[in-house]
Amino acid sequence: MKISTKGRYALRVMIDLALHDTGEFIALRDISDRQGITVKYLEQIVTTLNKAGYLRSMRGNNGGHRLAKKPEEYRVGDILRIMEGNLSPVECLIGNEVNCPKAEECATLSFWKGLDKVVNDYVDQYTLADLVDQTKAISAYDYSI
Amino acid sequence: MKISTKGRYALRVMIDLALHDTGEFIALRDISDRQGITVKYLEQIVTTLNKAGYLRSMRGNNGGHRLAKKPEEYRVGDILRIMEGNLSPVECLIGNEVNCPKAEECATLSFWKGLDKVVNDYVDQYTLADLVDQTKAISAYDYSI
DNA sequence: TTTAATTACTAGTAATTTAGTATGAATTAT
DNA sequence: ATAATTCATACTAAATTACTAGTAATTAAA
Repeated sequence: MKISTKGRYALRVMIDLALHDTGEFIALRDISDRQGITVKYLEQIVTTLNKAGYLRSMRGNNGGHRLAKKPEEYRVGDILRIMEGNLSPVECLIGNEVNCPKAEECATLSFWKGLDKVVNDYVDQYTLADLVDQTKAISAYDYSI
Repeated sequence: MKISTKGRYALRVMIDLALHDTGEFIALRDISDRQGITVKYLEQIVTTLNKAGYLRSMRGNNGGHRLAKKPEEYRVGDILRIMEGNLSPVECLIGNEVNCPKAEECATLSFWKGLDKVVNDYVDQYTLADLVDQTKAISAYDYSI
């Protein structure tokens, strides 16, 4: 019942980009220094975020990444679902799809559906802006964390 | 973000034992036939349930297992937590323990705490009796599933 | 036009976890 | 005694996770 490092790190990357947003592109090297995640691993994470349209990226010297939208326009749930594939607690239930031949007879399915719903509803309550505000409140002037 | 087969199967075993409760011990062979889970794998599952005090077990000929309590006395969350270890979405947060040196500075921790809470609150809303009733409602007279 | 810095892409790998299987001992009713 | 069962321990194969490696493409600046 765990969120993987990809999902957790992706949130930290997005928060980092929001906190250090100057309109310029931010290199993975900078994020790596602040977050303690290797550039190589960050590449994988931002590639996924980029393909989802969540980032603007630029190659070459002075290249890097920046948010494609304002922090309040990202739902935390969307970021997590992109990174994790889905947040479903059971394989037989992905999104609103039910993938099980015995679904009609399955007594626990509705229980799992309910769990799936509370999880997704929770993560969709929050936007990136909420996490950014929380970071500012906690760390005051040190946005490295 | 998945519940493992141990957790899922344990619920099915408990439901099965509840549905077929006659006061007698029920052999794993019977549960295996009905649920399509090998006796050997069931052994692992019931051992955990037994050690948690959720089952009464008896060795030897005519031996087997039965529920230690009434179905309404088992919280589904307790069964899942016993089988999964915990239901926490992140390693740094197990139960009410926070295991991270940066916890004080961590902006996402309260977000994960909230997720942990909605998950545990949900699974603790239900008892085994709820799942049993659901099974009866769906399958009418065929309790094999 | 070269150079340095960066992302983009594809593949590989080591560690961990999951989902079982295997073997044999202990126990119990018949 | 025998057959049926749980109990205990160890083993294993497959999948997943969490990275690492190498190289190509792109861009700004010297």
